[in-house]
Amino acid sequence: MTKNKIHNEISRNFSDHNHKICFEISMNAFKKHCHENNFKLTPLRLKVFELLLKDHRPIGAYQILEMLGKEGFSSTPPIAYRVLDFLIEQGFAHKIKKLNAFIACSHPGNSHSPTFMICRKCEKVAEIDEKKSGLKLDKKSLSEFMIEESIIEIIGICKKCISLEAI
Amino acid sequence: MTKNKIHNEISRNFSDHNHKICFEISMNAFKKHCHENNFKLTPLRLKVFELLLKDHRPIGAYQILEMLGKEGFSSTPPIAYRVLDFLIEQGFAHKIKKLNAFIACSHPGNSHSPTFMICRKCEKVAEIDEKKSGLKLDKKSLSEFMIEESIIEIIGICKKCISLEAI
DNA sequence: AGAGTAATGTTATAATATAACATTGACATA
DNA sequence: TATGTCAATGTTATATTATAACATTACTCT
Repeated sequence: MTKNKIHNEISRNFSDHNHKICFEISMNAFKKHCHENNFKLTPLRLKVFELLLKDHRPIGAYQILEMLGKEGFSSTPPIAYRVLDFLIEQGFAHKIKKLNAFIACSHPGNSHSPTFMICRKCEKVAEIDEKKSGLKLDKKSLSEFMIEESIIEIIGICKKCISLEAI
Repeated sequence: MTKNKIHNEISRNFSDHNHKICFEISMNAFKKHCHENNFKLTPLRLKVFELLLKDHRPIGAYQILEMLGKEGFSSTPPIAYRVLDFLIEQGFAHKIKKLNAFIACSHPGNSHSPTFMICRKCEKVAEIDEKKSGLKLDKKSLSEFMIEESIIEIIGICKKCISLEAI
């Protein structure tokens, strides 16, 4: 247990924290996954994932393209969308439908139906672990519909923004 | 209690049922709401709401525009988007983010955070009542984020499509 | 070296949505 | 009955998000 113990996704993602640790855990998991599954760890893929990992804020595809352009990559739409699709398929990114924007996955490896908490002030997003969140549904509904996938996005204000508002 | 008693949203929306009743309950509620709040019950608004009420399937804005065109209305994008925005604001329609499409509200009047069940086979959608569905979240998460709005969309297969598959 | 293939690049276009301004028509009231 | 107001609709243009289809590159395997 370290000084920087992460208590949960909300207190971590929405607050100041040692983000270097977040970044490296995810980046290393991604590199490992690519090696183990014979996907190429290309500069483009690394750059896009790096952009997504920057600060717990979702980014639009065209924002990504702009940044790719500045870094010397090609910046036509398919370039971004293909890498994003790849990252999503491999479980390292998600699309936030509410925002038409993309974010790095906080729990790579876990197969899951994520729940996102979106702060409309600071625009950061926390992905809540399956164990702590999910769908509540009555038995009858559950018996009448076979669930395959779920989209859960909660919009509101995070703790930090509430406390800043109070000042 | 009538022969056509509606047991719940799933058995109703995803099955054969007396849809005339669904339609009229919603349409009457809409008319009442407009009268009571001094919104004009215009042909355009009535037509768009009628299209949304047709069969528990969401419709895209451009599909609506096409149908409006055929009915002699103007059919440029703002025509549809404005009426859709109006219906959503007034609580008579929702946007299904997963599909970029719009659907009539099944529980008009109730202020609510709806849960949608989307059948990927028949493409119908059921809006589940708040009492029977919602978000499950641990106490700590709830204490650290002020929820204002939620988007819950469940994708899967409805009972009817499952039974048809079995044949 | 050459064939096969994953990844990236390129061109064009589709699909979804909004901004800004113009016109219409109902109705309140002077 | 003329006129001002305002909600609703119409119009034009454009922004934003996403995909289809095909070309090229560069790595791997034989």
